[in-house]
Amino acid sequence: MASLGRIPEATVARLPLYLRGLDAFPVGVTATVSSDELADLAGVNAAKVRKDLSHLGPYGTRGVGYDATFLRFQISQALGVANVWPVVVCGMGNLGRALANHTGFTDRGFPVVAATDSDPDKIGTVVDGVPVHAPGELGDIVRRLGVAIGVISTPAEAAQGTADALVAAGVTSIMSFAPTVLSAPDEVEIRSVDLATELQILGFHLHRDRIAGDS
Amino acid sequence: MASLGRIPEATVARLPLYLRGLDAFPVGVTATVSSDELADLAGVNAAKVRKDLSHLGPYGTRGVGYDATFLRFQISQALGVANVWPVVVCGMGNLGRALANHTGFTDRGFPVVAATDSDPDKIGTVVDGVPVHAPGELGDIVRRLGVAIGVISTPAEAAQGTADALVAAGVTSIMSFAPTVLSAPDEVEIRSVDLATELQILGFHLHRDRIAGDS
DNA sequence: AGCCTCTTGTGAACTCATGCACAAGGTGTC
DNA sequence: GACACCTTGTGCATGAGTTCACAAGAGGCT
Repeated sequence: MASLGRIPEATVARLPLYLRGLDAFPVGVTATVSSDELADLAGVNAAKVRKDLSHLGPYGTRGVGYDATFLRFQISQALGVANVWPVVVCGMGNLGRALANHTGFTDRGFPVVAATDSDPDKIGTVVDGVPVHAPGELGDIVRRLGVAIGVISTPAEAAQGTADALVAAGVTSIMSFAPTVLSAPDEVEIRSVDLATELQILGFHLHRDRIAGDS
Repeated sequence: MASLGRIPEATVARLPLYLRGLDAFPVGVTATVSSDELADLAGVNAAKVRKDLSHLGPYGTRGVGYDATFLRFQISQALGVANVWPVVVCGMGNLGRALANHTGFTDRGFPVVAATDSDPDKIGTVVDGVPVHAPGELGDIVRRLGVAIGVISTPAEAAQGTADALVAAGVTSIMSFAPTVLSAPDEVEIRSVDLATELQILGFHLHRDRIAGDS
């Protein structure tokens, strides 16, 4: 049951939410949390919580619940939160700068150790403690700083080239904000966050509701 | 088949990708696109494209493909892209500023018409053409400017209060970047984008691969 | 000890989504 | 007009994910 490879993808996507929910319980204090409470904290339902956690192991106590501290440890273990994965931000426009400065990254084990940008005025500067390099140095940066994750916040046109450079440097995890499809070898994991797409989905529902409201 | 309420959620989430893929075809020029080509452009497989598009109607021609212009029109129609949905950005930190300045929003029918922030130094200023107001004015802003979508880019602590204010003002669509669970009435659609969570999912796979690599 | 109460862990039904495979139905050529 | 060639639209099988419902077990009370 505790085999990492066997955890369903949908469950993996929720584990961080549970971990965040457990922040409501102070460390060092013994406390139990029921699937019902955790469901509220994570914004899902209790059945899902129990099934998800059962994939990690039988860590609950029937009639009581889960030990908050122990559960936090087990989820952290499964997610590999103890590891620190250095991040490089490619493209220091408005969004890139916001990401580089985002404290939520470093706090959770994803320090932004470097950035790249094609603007000569930015290259060589240090923005919020993050040194900005030329795109051509990407391979060198990755190797030297042990970068594990690449964030693409370039314009759409430059995104594929940046992805290729990251892959060539050995990066196998990419988070992209560019509104375009990226191609990469199968072993490279790409998570694409397209803000305009998200808004269009919201727009669809607004549109549908407006139609339904007419008659 | 063309009933909007009957389009599966998974399909709705892909329609914006198809629309984006169709940008590869210039307007005014008659061109046909096959499900295979569109699949490449959108980063999915051809079977999915055909099934998705079949939910809109039989707009393709067997043996030929889809007329690019007509298809773009039909998808736009289904998504309600012709509508303009004004957006208010709540929280003008690094991320909020980046979002307010994001051209991809206005270009696609989501103009950022106003922002709010609790910092007195920011209230009353205009950032990138977007006027910044006090959070208390949110209700007034929504009514006066016809805001349809609220973007929450406040710190986690302020997120629920902001969501409540948006809902009270009649906003039924929210995109949140705050790392917390938001509660709202069922009729309010909330899309939550948690960047740290996304990174943790990437981290899980890195972690798993590292373990698998050992022995 | 026996009983009652509580909550987990899980089998099973169900819904939703994906992918295959091919008939249906167009176009173009000879 | 007949035939060969394409590509759509879809029935069906498979798989993933969700939800229900309840037995199994743990703790506490009398």
